[in-house]
Amino acid sequence: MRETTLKQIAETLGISITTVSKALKNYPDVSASTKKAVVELAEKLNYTPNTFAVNLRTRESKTIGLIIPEVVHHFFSNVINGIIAEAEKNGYLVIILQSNESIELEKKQVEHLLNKRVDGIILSLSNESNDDNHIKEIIKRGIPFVQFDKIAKLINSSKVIINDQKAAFEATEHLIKKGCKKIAHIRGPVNPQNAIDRFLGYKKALEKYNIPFDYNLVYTCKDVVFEEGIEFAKQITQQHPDVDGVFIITDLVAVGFIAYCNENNIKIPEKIKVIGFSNWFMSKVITPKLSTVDQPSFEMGVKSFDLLLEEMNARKEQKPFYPKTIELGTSIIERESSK
Amino acid sequence: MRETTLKQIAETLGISITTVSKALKNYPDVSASTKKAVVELAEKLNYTPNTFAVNLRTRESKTIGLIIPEVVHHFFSNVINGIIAEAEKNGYLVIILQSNESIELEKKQVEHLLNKRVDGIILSLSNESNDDNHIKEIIKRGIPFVQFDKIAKLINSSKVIINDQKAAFEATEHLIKKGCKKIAHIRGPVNPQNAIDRFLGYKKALEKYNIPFDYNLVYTCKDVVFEEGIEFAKQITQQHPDVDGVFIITDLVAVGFIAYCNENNIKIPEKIKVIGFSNWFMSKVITPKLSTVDQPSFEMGVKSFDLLLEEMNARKEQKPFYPKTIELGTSIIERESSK
DNA sequence: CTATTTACCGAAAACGTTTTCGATAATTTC
DNA sequence: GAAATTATCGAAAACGTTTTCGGTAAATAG
Repeated sequence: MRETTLKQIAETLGISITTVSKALKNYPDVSASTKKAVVELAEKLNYTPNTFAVNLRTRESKTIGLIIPEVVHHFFSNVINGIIAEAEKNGYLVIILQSNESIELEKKQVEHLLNKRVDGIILSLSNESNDDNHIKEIIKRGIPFVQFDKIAKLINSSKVIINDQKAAFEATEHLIKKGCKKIAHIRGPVNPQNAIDRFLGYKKALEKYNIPFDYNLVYTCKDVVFEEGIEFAKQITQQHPDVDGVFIITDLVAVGFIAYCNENNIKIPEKIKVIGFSNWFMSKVITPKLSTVDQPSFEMGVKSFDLLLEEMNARKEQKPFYPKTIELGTSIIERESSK
Repeated sequence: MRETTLKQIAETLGISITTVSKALKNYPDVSASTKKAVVELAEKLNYTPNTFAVNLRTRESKTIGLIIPEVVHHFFSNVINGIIAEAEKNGYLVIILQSNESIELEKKQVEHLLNKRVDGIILSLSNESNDDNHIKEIIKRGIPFVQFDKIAKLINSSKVIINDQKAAFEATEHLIKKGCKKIAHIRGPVNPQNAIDRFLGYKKALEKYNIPFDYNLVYTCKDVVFEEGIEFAKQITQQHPDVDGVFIITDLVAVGFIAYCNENNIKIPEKIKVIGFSNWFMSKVITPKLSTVDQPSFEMGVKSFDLLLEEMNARKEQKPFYPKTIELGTSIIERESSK
């Protein structure tokens, strides 16, 4: 028992496949009576067009690909949410792939999606990524493409980002205004643009307020995980007992930092003030509640899809498309850890 | 500039499309020399088969659909992770859709996937689901189908679950063994099977240890969110100040419960012991650390896909397939909140 | 040297849809 | 009543692949 096809409907009605197809798509050159007959029979037989055939014929699948470093990540799952919601609203489905923060896997996933012939690709770079060739391949093949969050700056594609440098500046400034005199920074890995930018923002804030910058106060994460927060908290408090403020690349690590301090009776915010980044859900449930930088993750997903859609539509209509960059706003959320 | 096709290769090589296709698929009836020529040219022209055409011809897309209530959920994102990983290992891609805990949307998403003609569907029911018709439709159409976590018990499909009743029994027993005499339960919504089972496990544990069951000590979540934890903590501590233990449907709500107690100076575990469910990441970063029931979420994803794959393969080979149910083990994780 | 096997190749159908371009019949216009 | 217009339909090509089934030429067997 196969699925119903146009042919079956045509044969039982004694008309041509062409007419059936046209009737269902409401072409003007089909009489009202046959239209009615076709639609009714289609309804009765539960006809739905064979997507595979439609894809082949129309050269599009109404499916896009999304590559992110990790699904299990509060920020990314929020972005996914935004992308899926917006995609669905516009009749698109989303295939999700992970790079697991590995450049090799990321390349493989891009290859996957190109072979699959998705209508467009949205991507956030892995921390390892320091090579552009797979990205260039997407552009070369003319596949609509949007980057978000962790981007390759030099690639000429649409982008949805926040101003990491500005946000980091404000976070650091926040600590300074709360009275911190010696501020450490736990930064992200060396490659990702946003880790670099946040570091620069931190540095600029120190400069503005005439606080000497000291490289020994900068600690670099490798995997950006909870455990690194614990480890660096230990190092910082032992090596620099006079540090009174820390700006940390992301909340997950900041939560590790706080966990260590809690266990070792180092008072936050009295002894050290802490501010994280990204406003993870857990930030408001730990003790003390973590101050952080709010990043509009859901909206980032929505905007990313919107830009992709614009490009896909332009492509279909053979119109030129000029990549756009959307910069979303951030805001400091003050909680107990920096009071 | 179109993508390379078999036809192009055939024409430049002066051979037939058939031979090119066979050469690339390593058929035995193609000479080594032409095989070599074809493969080399294909390589040079960056040939990849047109998925749309392959799908149409082979009647499969190597794509499966996944419907879950929420992506932004530690448990589900872990399951997604498992499914995507296992799917990819076996050459399948995954389209993800959310039901947002709405039965209407869930039905729509099922419809979506059926129209899209995915090779199989994996689903976890929304909390609202109390109607089977869309599920039955999947079965009726003969699409390979697996349910996990929140399942429709009566549907004859493969399932991957935990023994919620047993796990809840053990969680409650854990509290009893820690000395609790009056134990409240914050349960999930009325429909989902796992909320029912966990409630039954709680009740059974009380019975076994001769603790009278009191309906007034059972509180029912509607949305299963953080805020409900806060609200019920307030109600429980005010209405029943002698309650000394609480078993809570899931960690997210338990964290809310703890947050309220922390703010109102109600000591955990001294005054009230708390145990949650699912071992969310945040459970080990809050203060006090939350005892919980560990649920193998990643593995749940892997097993779900494995069962789906079995069914998809059986279907392709026209062999009969008998749905299986896999029950995964859980374990009590004792942390500070129940010490 | 004929008969049979083996090696290699290709024509053609099929998957199900969309769309172009004629064709016919019915209707209107003058 | 002939000419032009309109309404309605369908043949056929195309999208790119896979696979069946024959066919020819070369190699082997007797």
